[in-house]
Amino acid sequence: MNVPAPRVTINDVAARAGVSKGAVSMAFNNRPGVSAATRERIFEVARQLGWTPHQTARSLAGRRVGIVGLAICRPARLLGLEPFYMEFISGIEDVLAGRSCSLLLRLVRDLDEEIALYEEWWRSRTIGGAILVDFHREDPRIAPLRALGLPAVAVGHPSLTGGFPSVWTDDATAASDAVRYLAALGHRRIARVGGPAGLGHSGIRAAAFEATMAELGLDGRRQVSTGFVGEEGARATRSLLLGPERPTAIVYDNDIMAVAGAAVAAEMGLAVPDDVSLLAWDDSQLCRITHPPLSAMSHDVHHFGEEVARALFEVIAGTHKGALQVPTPALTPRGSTGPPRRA
Amino acid sequence: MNVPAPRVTINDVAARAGVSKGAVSMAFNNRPGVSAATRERIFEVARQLGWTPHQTARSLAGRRVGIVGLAICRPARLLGLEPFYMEFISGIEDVLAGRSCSLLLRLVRDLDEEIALYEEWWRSRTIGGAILVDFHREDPRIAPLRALGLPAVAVGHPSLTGGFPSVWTDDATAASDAVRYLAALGHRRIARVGGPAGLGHSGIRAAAFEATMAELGLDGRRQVSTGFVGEEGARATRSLLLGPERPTAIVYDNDIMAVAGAAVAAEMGLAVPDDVSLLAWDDSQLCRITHPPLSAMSHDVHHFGEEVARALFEVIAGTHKGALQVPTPALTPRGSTGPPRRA
DNA sequence: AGCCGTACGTGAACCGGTAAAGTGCCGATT
DNA sequence: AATCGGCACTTTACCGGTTCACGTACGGCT
Repeated sequence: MNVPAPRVTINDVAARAGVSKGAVSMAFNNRPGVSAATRERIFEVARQLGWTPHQTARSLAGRRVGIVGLAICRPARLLGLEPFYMEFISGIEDVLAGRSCSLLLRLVRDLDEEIALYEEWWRSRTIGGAILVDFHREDPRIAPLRALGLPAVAVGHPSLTGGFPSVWTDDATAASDAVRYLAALGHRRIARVGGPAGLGHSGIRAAAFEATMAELGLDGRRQVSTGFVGEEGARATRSLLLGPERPTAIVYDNDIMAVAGAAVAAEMGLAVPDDVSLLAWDDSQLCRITHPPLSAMSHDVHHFGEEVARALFEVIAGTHKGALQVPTPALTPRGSTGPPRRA
Repeated sequence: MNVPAPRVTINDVAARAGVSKGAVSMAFNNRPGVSAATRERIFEVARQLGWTPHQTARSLAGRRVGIVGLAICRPARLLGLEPFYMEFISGIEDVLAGRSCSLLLRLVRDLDEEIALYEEWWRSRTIGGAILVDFHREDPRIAPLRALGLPAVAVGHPSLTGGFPSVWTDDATAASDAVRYLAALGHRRIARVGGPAGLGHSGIRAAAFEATMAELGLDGRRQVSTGFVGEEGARATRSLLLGPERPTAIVYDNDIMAVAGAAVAAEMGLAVPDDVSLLAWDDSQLCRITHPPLSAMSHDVHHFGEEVARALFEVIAGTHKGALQVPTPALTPRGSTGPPRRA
């Protein structure tokens, strides 16, 4: 990409302000070595000339990169992202913007591609750090990315993230809370529509679900794994509702599958929540636009993103403490959960 | 952000391959001046050393930037993006990745912030070009961004984009098609839930809607403007369905509002499509997971994104021809549209 | 007066590449 | 035999900042 315009550089500013470019640099990085008066004059000249430090040159000289990489792995080409990610990204952005950094986003098709991308980004010094999401059990990214020495923050339970500094939310407790809530309403046949079996947080929720069900003396085997896509949520719901001993409540692993589940219930002529209660995860606007609105295990995803970004800066600065927990998703009851019809 | 690892540079590769760094540079930019044998040796050494050209240095020296900026303007903090954008972005990414370029994404709160961001990005040479979306009538971004000289591609009808090279889809024809389709089914009271009044493509659709309705001898004044958010789509639908002379069909400006509209119909006990037909715009997985599934004016948003990215490269190369039209959204009938109950 | 410490700046050496001009060699042309 | 063009590199000058060793002037202390 060619740059057409005549550039104004630090030299122009320095010349016009009657100082050396070193002085301009110091002024713009607010560090000692220039008097307040000179500093002010430099700023004034820069403003007049419309000069902003050249990010690229700055990165090169300062060996720092103001760009953070985020690769999201989506299997299919046309898939689109869950609302979760958009809020998550907007949280990250908020923090990055405050430090004049930017987010480099890429959708990849599989983990190998993701690994290759991070290697490329890091080796070519395109990014200064990365945010790793969607950890799997025995995640194949861990070894190669650690070897790379890429500063990164992992989103996920420390048990999954293979030593990467992590930010996580207590999915086990939340899943348990969800089950207890439904049980307290009188439900005994509770099902769960989860994400892919290998995916870490889905696994954690699945285990917690089963454990809590057992603890309550209930059968915790009504669990289905899906690919997080709406259609699969619909299919899973359909098979659960058509199966023997129909569940009276279903917990979903995200909101889009819950919406799809609500549609399936409607299609089957089942009333929500009388015939079946539905509980979503990752509360987004989707949950509020269905009828009835979906109860959800909601957490502040925006804030989650902010914390992740902050953690990454700490990692880069070498001051991160290991793992950071953000608040556990809390139940937000809306119209889609209630006591079963004849409890 | 500090770089911890000891870096391997072009000099190391050059030394180890027994050539000058100029030769390495030529080899890696595949240009003439090095023999096939030497070239091969250089590649081999680079591979052994795990060297990739330093993007930052390359940008600085070559005065080219491999990063494309995209700012999306969302009013509220927690809003999240429509599915449209995610597909659009994935289309852009596909093309960028093929040229080792990346997308810099930022969510901004208003157009002034967007203008400031682009100025900052361009002046600091963070980006080599930009993609401009969501044009308004008399868009305030046009003048300042043109003055900047920032290479950019606008997404929107040429009448809106103020001379920026643009990629657009024929919303007027599509809106007209939608009306004709519903009218052919027997609908006479057709309403439309559009985006913000000032937004260019909403305006175009609104005008085409009204014109086509008039042409068919129908009343085209049942139009509501919203902010594209689900809740607002729900509110608009409610007011339409509760108003006098209830419409028998509603066209929405995106899919999330249509989903919300479907929920409102359910909430009011209206059957879809018997009591009211619903037609979405921007077909995403959301349209397939409701019950009944939503008919939509669908276009290949992924492909749209690809074309936009390609156009941007042409603009940067100085070879763009002005405006590029991508296929008109086509009606995809599903379960949410049908003849009115007693036509 | 002589010495020192400090605040303010300067100048040059990088950072890791690219690009354009320069060099040496070789076969072909005149 | 002298000239020339072209290839295959090498050399050198940047790109636009940051960093740091090194002046310089000034005030305070003895």
